[in-house]
Amino acid sequence: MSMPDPDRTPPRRSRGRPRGFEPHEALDAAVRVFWAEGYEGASVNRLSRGMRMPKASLYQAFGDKEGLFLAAVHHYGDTRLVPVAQAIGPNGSLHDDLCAFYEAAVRLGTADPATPGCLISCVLAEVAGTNPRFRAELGARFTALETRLHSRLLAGRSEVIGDSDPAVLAVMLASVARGMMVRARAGADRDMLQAVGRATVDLISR
Amino acid sequence: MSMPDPDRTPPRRSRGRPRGFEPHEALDAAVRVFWAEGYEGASVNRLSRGMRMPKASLYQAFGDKEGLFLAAVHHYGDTRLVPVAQAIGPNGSLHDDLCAFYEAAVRLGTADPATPGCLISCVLAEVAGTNPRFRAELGARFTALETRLHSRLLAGRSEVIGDSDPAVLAVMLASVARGMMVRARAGADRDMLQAVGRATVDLISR
DNA sequence: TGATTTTCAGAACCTACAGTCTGCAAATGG
DNA sequence: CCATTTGCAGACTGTAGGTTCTGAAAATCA
Repeated sequence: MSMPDPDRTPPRRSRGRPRGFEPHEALDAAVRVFWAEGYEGASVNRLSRGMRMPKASLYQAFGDKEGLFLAAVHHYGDTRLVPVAQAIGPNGSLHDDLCAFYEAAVRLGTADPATPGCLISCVLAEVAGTNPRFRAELGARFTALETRLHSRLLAGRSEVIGDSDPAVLAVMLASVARGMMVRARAGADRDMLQAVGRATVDLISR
Repeated sequence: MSMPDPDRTPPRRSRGRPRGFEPHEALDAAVRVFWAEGYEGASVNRLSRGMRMPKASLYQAFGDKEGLFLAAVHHYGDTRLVPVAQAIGPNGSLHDDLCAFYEAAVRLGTADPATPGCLISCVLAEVAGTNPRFRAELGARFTALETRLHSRLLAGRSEVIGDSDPAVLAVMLASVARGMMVRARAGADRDMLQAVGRATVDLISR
């Protein structure tokens, strides 16, 4: 919980023995381990090793495994998802922005064969089945993307083909993205997924 | 592995003590437990209790937990997915068939709050991250749905709006379905998801 | 230097897990 | 009625899980 902000280095070294791990890289490693192996599949020992962070420090920083996972999800959002969401814009035309969005999403889901798909749609979604905290987190993240897409559609409503409800269209566009992420988990051809993204955009704009 | 066929009752009771569980219901219970709690989240003791099947019989029938999970996935496919796939038809117009497909999918993913989403897209997808057997199973199931949708699009190609590649369109339609299932895992409004299905169909046909 | 603070390494703890074994129960066949 | 077959309940096993603890290590401060 009290993981020091990796961006703001303290002006003067604090007292006590200095830590031997990099907070930012540690969280990033946790993201990769959870992403590849799932929540239950990733043991704390495995995480501790991957993060190069002693178990004692890990528990002091995050409380428990659940806290670590939630922190990893946030880090994943900040480092992986924010760029994808930013592609939505508005940056250029609606068509171009949505293409950029899908392109970024597909790249994310197929970048590393060790971490296929999306941490949110594939891993968080599974454990959301019974854990209410995880389910709330999942719902919030899903709603946030849909809201963002909805705003973008409203901003470019003149470029939308047809007369579908923009709110429904937003959920549909988000569903395509998530479906592609899940598809990538089984090892899908990246070019095929990119084509799916373009085809989707072509259906609703231009 | 040697689970007796629940459909073909043996003509004469075999020797030995008769089993005290219903094979069909046992597998169905396993489906629900895995569906709700995930693969790692469902312990064998929990499964044994839910299935009303002694652990010894369970191991004799399925070998190990992995075998039980795969059997549950197959049972889920036979009992839950086959009807959804059959809705694709061809039964009526392309538009109506696809609407029926999404309607059945959404009903499946939102029928029971204890088992939100889809066993394949939410649970099998997670464990497919590291387990090659599970990943192969996931890939096969995904490809099967896409192939079926592709065939349906080819059969009704005159009803398709636009000039998208039917193969790409098929993957896109499947992605929407999977994305909606994952969305349902966070507890989505059923009517909203139904609207998403209709909107998707309206984009490509009519 | 010594007191203090923080981190670290790894042992220790208890629980829960997947999987096995043993002995009894309940049926059939002769 | 006894042998045989099959299934069952639950104890058992060994391992791995998450979490805590202890004492040493490494830094600062006075």
